[in-house]
Amino acid sequence: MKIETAVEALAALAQESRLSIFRLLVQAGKEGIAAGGLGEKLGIPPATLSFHLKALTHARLIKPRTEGRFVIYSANFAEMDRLIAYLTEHCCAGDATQCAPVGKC
Amino acid sequence: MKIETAVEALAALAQESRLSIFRLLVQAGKEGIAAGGLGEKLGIPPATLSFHLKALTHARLIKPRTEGRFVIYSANFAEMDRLIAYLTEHCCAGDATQCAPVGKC
DNA sequence: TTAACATTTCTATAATATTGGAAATGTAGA
DNA sequence: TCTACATTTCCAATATTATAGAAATGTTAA
Repeated sequence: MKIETAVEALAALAQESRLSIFRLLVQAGKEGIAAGGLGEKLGIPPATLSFHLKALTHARLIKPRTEGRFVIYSANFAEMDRLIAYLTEHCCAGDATQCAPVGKC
Repeated sequence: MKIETAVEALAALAQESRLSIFRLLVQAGKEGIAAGGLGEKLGIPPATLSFHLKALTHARLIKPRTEGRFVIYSANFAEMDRLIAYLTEHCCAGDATQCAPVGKC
């Protein structure tokens, strides 16, 4: 993963509404949650929600699929894996033992 | 770790200069690097560097110590550990097997 | 004490992000 | 087709963040 990619993913998660969205989607698993469901759970108005979903989608941390007139979002676990791998590799290296979880996990 | 803390740490790392600073400090280990050394390596002017160091320090990801007229910064591995633990716990849960490194690592 | 140096604070400016109402777009069912 | 509904786009207002020169602060060594 390039540093630019890592920065974008970190920025996507570095906002409370978006981190909450992502956490809900992680809990929901691959079935995901429709945009409206997220908005209702979190009390975020449609336009604002759409703005945040766009940021997370652009960072590849979530992915949308269309089902009828619903847009259902789900977490992209693979990309989150890559981010965590980047952090453990580049931000715990040198004296890796100090920073767990670490290693080949 | 509270979500606010996680957001602050993520925000601190979600900027290329700051992520680069942090990576250098991780490489440097506990000896750390003086502010001036970081500025020189990264080509960041003093005032800008100080601004970023402040953000990282406030997020507890780095810590300064004074040595003569130098301020030497080093990575706070324990806090980075906590952040990674938060991410693996809250952002890989539910279907944990999809997101490695995961589990008790 | 004075000069040199490291770093931070002050300050202003520019750039980017966040918010949400209103309108537009697209889909489903009557 | 018409209406209802889900979501996104458009837009403007507001807030936050990033940048860096210049001045201030603090430290060392002569």
